[in-house]
Amino acid sequence: MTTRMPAAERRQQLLDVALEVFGRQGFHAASMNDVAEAAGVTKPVLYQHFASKRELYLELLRDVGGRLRDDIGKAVAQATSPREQVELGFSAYFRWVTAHRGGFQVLFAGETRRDPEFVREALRVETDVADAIARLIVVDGLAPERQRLLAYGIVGLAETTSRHWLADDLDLSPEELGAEVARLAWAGLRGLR
Amino acid sequence: MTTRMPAAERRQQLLDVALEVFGRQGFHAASMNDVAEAAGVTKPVLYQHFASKRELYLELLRDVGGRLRDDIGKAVAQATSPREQVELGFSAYFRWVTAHRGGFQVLFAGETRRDPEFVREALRVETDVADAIARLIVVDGLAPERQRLLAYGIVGLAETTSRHWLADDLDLSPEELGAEVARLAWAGLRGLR
DNA sequence: CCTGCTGGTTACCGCGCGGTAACCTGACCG
DNA sequence: CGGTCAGGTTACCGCGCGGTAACCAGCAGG
Repeated sequence: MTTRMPAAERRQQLLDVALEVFGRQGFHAASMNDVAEAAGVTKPVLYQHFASKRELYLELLRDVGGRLRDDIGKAVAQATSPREQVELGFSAYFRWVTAHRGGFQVLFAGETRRDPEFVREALRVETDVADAIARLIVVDGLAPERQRLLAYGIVGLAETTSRHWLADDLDLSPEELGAEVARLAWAGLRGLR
Repeated sequence: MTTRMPAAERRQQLLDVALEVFGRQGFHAASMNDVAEAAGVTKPVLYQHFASKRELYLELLRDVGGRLRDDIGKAVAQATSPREQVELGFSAYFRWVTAHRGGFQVLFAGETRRDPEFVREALRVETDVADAIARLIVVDGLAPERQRLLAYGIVGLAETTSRHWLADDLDLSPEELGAEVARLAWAGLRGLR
């Protein structure tokens, strides 16, 4: 028998559990039963809080995406120079990735990138960050679209780096990794002129 | 009624069609029926050539991965300097991506990254290229693992750049894009010392 | 002419999915 | 003490999936 819970608390627990399950198995491979079972309840409970599987997943994307943006935003706000913005931003990102592996998987890997509605939600983080970076690289003579393209490239740099960092679990701290990647990105951008 | 075909030819057609279908819908979302129908045949025909859905998909990954590696390999072989290797490699990659969108999706997006067996196959391209890049950046004082990590970052740079290049379909030629990204990567690496 | 092989079809199976209807239970409140 | 209602459960539905058994058409060679 399941321990009873107030609705709000249960809802949050379900979101947490769902993040972990979807992060590990992916949207299609994970069933609603899997999520419910992992939370120690039965399926209808899930449907009391979320209208459908898609709705649950979308909520997850919003939730987790918002949290990541907040983290990066706060970190970047403390910087006193553009160069420091880049470094602190990367560090915050890597720190978040280690702390919320499931969130990373859900946002940046897997089937999220197939469904147009999912992709809209997941891309908000990427777009925000890329815009911020684009604003930092006002190298003259560089067309705006190419600015943005390169900014996206920088974001992807962090994304892929973190993927391999996790996969081969190297013993680098988020800060070390952030510093390294920031150096690479910054040097690359300076060298563009 | 379906036009009859010799077995070998049919098999190749099925692979081509499957690439397009899986590339568009993803592994889980696309059914064997979808693939068969898109090829103008019925399901059992598919099973005459491939033992299972997984088997078909793995064959696809091998096929398409091999072709991409060949393309990049040939392009890089024509370079006369490391710098040129990077640029020609990137250009070849971007050219391939435009020419085989389905292949790009299958290799670098979606659920391929979830299944360990799939990921092994898909990663062979990435690993090969990253190793090649790692060999180019023998900056002294840089630990080998960090070399590789950065090399993977460069690969991801190209990956993500191409994703946004396709999504927002900018009017850049693969060569222009390759040149731009190569400049960014090269400058970044030089700046590491 | 018929026999056999190759490349196809139709029709089906069992399963697990997303989703739902109906019922149960115990804590709190008058 | 009794009723209400929030928070659960059991048991089910229909569908579409991956996969298969059985049958069929037409051309080749004796």
